[in-house]
Amino acid sequence: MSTERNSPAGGTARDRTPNAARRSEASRRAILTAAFDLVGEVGYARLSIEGIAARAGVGKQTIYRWWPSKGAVLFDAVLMLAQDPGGGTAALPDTGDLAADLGLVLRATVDEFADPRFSEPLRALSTEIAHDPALARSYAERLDGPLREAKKDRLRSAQRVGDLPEDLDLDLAVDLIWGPLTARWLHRTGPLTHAFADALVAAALDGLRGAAAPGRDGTGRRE
Amino acid sequence: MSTERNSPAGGTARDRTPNAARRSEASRRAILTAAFDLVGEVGYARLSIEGIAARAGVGKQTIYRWWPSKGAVLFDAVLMLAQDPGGGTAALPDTGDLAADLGLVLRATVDEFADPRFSEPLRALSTEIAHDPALARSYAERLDGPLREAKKDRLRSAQRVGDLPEDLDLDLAVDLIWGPLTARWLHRTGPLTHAFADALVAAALDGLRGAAAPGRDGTGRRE
Amino acid sequence: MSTERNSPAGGTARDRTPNAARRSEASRRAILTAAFDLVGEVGYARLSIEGIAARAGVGKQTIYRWWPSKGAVLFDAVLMLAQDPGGGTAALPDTGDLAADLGLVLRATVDEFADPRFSEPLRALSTEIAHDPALARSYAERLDGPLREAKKDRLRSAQRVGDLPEDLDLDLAVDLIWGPLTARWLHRTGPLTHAFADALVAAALDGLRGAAAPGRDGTGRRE
Amino acid sequence: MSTERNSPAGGTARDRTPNAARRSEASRRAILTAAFDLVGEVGYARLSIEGIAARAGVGKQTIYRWWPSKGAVLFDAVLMLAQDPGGGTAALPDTGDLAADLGLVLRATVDEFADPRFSEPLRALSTEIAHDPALARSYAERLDGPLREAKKDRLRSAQRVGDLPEDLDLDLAVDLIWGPLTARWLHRTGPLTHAFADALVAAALDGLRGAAAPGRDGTGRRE
DNA sequence: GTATAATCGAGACGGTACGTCCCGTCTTAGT
DNA sequence: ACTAAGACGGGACGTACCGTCTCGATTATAC
Repeated sequence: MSTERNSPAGGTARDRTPNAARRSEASRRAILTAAFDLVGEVGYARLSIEGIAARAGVGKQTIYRWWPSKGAVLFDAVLMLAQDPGGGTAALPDTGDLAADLGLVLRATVDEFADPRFSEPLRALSTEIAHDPALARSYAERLDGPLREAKKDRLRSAQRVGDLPEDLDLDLAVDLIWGPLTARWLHRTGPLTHAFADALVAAALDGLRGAAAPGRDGTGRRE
Repeated sequence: MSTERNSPAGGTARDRTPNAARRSEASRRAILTAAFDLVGEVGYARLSIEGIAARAGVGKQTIYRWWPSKGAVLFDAVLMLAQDPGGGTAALPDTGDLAADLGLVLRATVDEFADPRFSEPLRALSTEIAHDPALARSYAERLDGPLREAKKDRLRSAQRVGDLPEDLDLDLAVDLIWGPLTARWLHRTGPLTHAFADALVAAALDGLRGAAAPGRDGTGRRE
Repeated sequence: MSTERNSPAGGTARDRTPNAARRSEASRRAILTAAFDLVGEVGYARLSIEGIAARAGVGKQTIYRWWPSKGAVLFDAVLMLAQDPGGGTAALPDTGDLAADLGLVLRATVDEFADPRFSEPLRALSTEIAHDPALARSYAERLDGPLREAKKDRLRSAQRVGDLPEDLDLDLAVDLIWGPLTARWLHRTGPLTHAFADALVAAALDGLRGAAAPGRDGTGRRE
Repeated sequence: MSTERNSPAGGTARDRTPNAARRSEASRRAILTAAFDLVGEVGYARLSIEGIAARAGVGKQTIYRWWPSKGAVLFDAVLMLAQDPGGGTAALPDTGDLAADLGLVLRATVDEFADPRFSEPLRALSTEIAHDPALARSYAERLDGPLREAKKDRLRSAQRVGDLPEDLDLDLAVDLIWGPLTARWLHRTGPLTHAFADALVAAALDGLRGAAAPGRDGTGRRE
């Protein structure tokens, strides 16, 4: 876990860094589960270290020993839940139809955002990142990073088949496609629907000058 | 102020609403100024009602009487500062060159985000909105609403001169242009530069399929 | 009312003393009644000027204008209730049998102390007097004073018929008879019963060396 | 300390009682000392938990954890100071001359009441007891109880040598001797002097019918 | 009969203290 | 050694009242 202060294989004698080898895995899981559950029940504002410790049946010090902040605990909690099934991050679908694949992914994201069980912790994590640069770094490395790479992979694949220009700035592209979604989610400036996801993909791919007009086909492709 | 609980001149029978007519304007301004200054100095996490009251030379109850939460105070503080000069929201520049005008505006926004004096309170407000639906409504009505309308006005003007399709979904358009900026600002997923602002405008107008290709000029115009 | 800051007939021009002539009698009675009722309902500790004002349907300033303290209000409230029936203080019974008369009075006092409706306000007033010398003076002049005089009158009558020595210190005598009762009431150091009242009268009159022995008659007289 | 909520070594299942074994003795003493000092400096009315905590260099919760009320703190403070020298309560002097011994004790009490350093806290405690039955119970068990027993011991000694009747109600006797003193102290209904102490002893022992007569000696003994 | 001036109800204000929650540190036992 | 437990000094919460200070709106003399 990147937010944890591990000693890199044991730690030397006069080391204030805790010895990760002796760490209780049961407590770790109990803490993360408790944190994830609690943030869904009472919200991030009312989430407290004491509450997590009590729910997890754990001493407060056990939390303070391994995590630097409430946000870091939540981060690992989200990370645990996100990676529970497989080991690595799944790749985006690649059927050859870029717009369709992106639409599929964005519609799935819209669904996730609609489920409070996932939305609440994620929202909390998102806003915590905005205030905590250290957490933002962890986020960039361990959560957003791999996901963004997967997104870029799909775009590279599109470049290979000529669906996207070769000199496209992929980071800009990812932001153009997913940025509006995140912004609308966090600020609630509009409805988060499948229709929005589809229109967003079309507009991002074809631009405002030529996209999203009714009468044009759903793939957003200009003929 | 939309976050304040005004009684509409008299108040109905069983009304716990304070009498807005007797409200002290001096205290109101002192509180908002103190809140704005403090959030810049100590950050939102360490911003406290007690701190605001002490700085403003005001009793805590005077804050609790007129605002429901710390976020609401900050909201009004930002609103006051935002509207201090003129009365209404300024319109976007309209030189006839849509891409240039948008670039100008986004570059200015990038500059604002780079100034901690404005960035810190705005960031705090942004994340508070994510958790507080009541605040989000105020935001939609009094801060984002007018600004979004100004943005749409500029886009409508572009529609009138044929720069944008007549059937364009303007809310989608606004999100496509400004969403990536906000997302990158909040999540720090990439550098916030003038170059990014320009590339974003180009990509949004022309789409990923047709943007940022060599040989095309920086305005993002297709020939 | 001795605790009120009257201007002695009108008050001169630049006088901050309120003009008692213009005083609202209705408000005064409402305040005293509210104070008396409230102290019985919530106890003296939770009795507040705001509470009295609200219950009496009166502005807070009206209380602060006429009384210097919470205790002073309560004092007048008790005084009002105590003097409601007649105008002056009633004399003690005088049948010629001192012990019997005193026993009657003390038994009545015991009954009063047992009734929370009178006991609570009185207890509050009693303890307030212990801390507030100004209130103690009012108490001495207007409540305890007349009562003590009545008690001394009865003792003087006994002196006249030879039941008590002519050179008896009457203040000491009053304290010896009523002091133990008050002390036991305030400190709850023992049961407050009619039996105690009788035994107290006997012991006070005849002394510990010769009093309160079973087999002697209830009047406490030695044969 | 009787006002503290001890868990008897371990505590039973559903126990919200703090673990007395881990209690900080230093904090306890600092709190009691601060309370005692403050009540002498500012009076009981202005004595606050916050003030005690600040003076003692202690968190407020540490006070709320171990004492249920401001009065309970003061009670323990008085108790600590009262018992500081020896372990148990000192016995009353017993020279064989009851009146002389009682006079000595009462004169000493009069002196204590005259010293604000002791009088103020005691007065506060006394009035607090009048309102708080729980505190009254503690008082009866730990402060008044042992003292009253010592008083009764002296009276029993007098009974043994024939100075007092064998069937005397000792509780009544104690109240008759000390009650007038306490009453006059709390209500300030008369001067608290050595002369009063002596006259009180004489009157209590010999009764109003036979006391304070000229020709009788100051010891209050009847010939 | 009107001025005119004080009191009245109401309640906002700058404050103090309340009793609670939680912070992050530290200590003690137990495994 | 790490753990569960939780006491500790501290900071802030949101509430209740304090006593002071305006506000109109009644009154009740004094012109």
